[in-house]
Formats: sequence, C-alpha cells, structure tokens
Amino acid sequence: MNIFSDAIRSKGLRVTPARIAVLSVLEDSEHPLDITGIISKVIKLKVDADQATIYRIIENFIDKDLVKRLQFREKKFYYEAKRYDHHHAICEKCGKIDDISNCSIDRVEREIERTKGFKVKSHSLEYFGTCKSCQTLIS
Amino acid sequence: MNIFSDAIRSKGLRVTPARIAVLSVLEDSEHPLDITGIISKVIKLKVDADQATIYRIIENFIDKDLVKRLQFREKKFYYEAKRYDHHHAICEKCGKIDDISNCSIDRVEREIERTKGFKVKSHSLEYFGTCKSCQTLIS
DNA sequence: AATTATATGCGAATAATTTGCATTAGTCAA
DNA sequence: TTGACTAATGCAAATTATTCGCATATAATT
Repeated sequence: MNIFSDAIRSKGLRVTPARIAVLSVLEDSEHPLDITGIISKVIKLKVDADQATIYRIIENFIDKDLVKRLQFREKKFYYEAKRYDHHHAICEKCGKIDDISNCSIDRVEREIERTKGFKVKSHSLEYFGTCKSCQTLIS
Repeated sequence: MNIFSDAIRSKGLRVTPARIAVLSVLEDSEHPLDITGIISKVIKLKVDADQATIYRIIENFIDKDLVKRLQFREKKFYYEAKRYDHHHAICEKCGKIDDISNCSIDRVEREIERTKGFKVKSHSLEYFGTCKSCQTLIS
C-alpha cells in the first residue's frame, strides 16, 4: 500500500487506520511530539481514534522499535519516529528542537567498554543551548 | 549547619527539614531515584513530609539547579543531585545505572556550534547496554 | 465469504500530579 | 529574643494522565 503500512506490517502488527495515522504524524513531523500533539494531529487527519487507542499504539510502536520516547527538560515525554540515529539540539529560549546527525562518540563508547566492562548497545545524547536566531535577540 | 543546608540556603531557599531530607536522600544515593524512591527514603529518615511537599521541593530544586531530571527507557522520571557533570550507563538487563564521568564530546559540541550556529550550554548523554556482571549470565 | 485473533471504542478505574487555602515555621531586623 | 513578614507545609480535593475490562468491529488468512 504505502510506506507506513509496510513499516507497520513488517513488525507483525495489523495495519489499521489509527496506526497509519499515528505513524504518519510522527514521520511527517520535523520535531518530536508530545502525546497531546500526536492526538491533535491525528484528529486533524480526520482519523478518529480514541485516545486510549493512541496510547496503546505508541506503546506498540516503541516495543517494535518504530518509535522512540524522549525527554528533554520538561516534565513530559516526547515521541519521534525512529529514522536514523541522531541527536537533538534543544533551544532553551524558543524550544526549537533541531536534529544533529553527526555523532562521533564511538571512541568514547569503546573507552567505557574497556574501563567499565559495560557493553554499549546504544546511547542518547541531547544538547541544550541557544539556537542561531535566538542568539541575535536581546534576552 | 551542614553541607545540605548551605546548598539550600545558597540558592535563596529556606532551610527546612523536608528540604534537607530530600537533598540528602538524593546526594546519598549512588544512582538516580524516581519519585517513589525519594518519598520512601525520606520516610525512612523519619522526616514526615507530605508527598505534595516533596513534589514541590523537587521542582524547587530543579529550578535552582540543585537537582536534575532524567529519563531513561521507562515511562517515568528519575532525579539526581547535580554534582559534577557526568553521564550514565544503564544496563538493559538488570537496570543498574552507573556513572560515567569521562566525557570527551567537547569537540563534537564545537562542531555543532560551527555548522549549525547553535550555542551549546550543556548536554545529556546516556548509554544503554549490558553491564559487566550481566554479560556473564546466560540470557 | 467464513474464521479467528487482534485492535478499537467506550466508560470507568487507577495513578500521578497539582492546587487552594489555612496553618506553621524560617528569616531578618530591631 | 522577639516580632513581623513571607515562604513553606499539610491536608483534602481537584485535575490530569494513563490504563483497563470487555463488548464490538475489523484486519488477515483460508
């Protein structure tokens, strides 16, 4: 059918309108969304899925590694589609979240494995600071 | 009085038994605690603080930069005292959280500042994998 | 088209977090 | 050290977030 359906099917999940909606909302967003954002965007797609269903779908997707749960400084979670491995730069003034694809901490990981005996499978890395446009504003 | 009182006072907060208890619990723990963990440890100290108070204190401390909110893979938050800057290695089998003090990503930060124009103030970095002792167990 | 198991909707339960407000208790200055 | 002042707390209740049970609907499979 389409790329979202395929992704869902490939994880052994049934393809349903609600699942397609949730996945496409996350894939089409250029930044992570919180649960409220997901629900309202699904509604905008004119897909009416109960919020219990959306919660369930999010957990499904996390289990199946289609979606990743993130937390920045606020007391709530954000979700994003798992595309490639990347990190985030979160502007503390405007809240904009940018992707950082460059990552060269493999060397650090190897160091940890050697000194701690801890086998690193993955990592999460977020940067906090001020984005380009906020730097030009007088705070 | 003591080091915890001083830390609290230095942030312009009043020194109260509940605040001393929460801060000492976090400082004395060698790994981050969730809200339940904090509450039960405060109770063990025989300080009876209402849970609403503890929630409020945590938010105070985060505002004042005495405490940091963390999230790993689970759907809940962890809190730790802000000592020095460090990262975590979270074992996906036993859940143990280890500190990683070594951090050499300054170079990466400079790279981001140059290419993105994003001014990095701080970052968070967590490693997920398998700790030494879990590696020897048959899964 | 029938079968079967999974997914959903709905309402209700539960858990997590916050709030209002009266009371208590730190802090500071006289 | 004692007020006076303001911030912090306790308590109960409200709000918000999340989960659950179960009947029904709907994908997938034949």
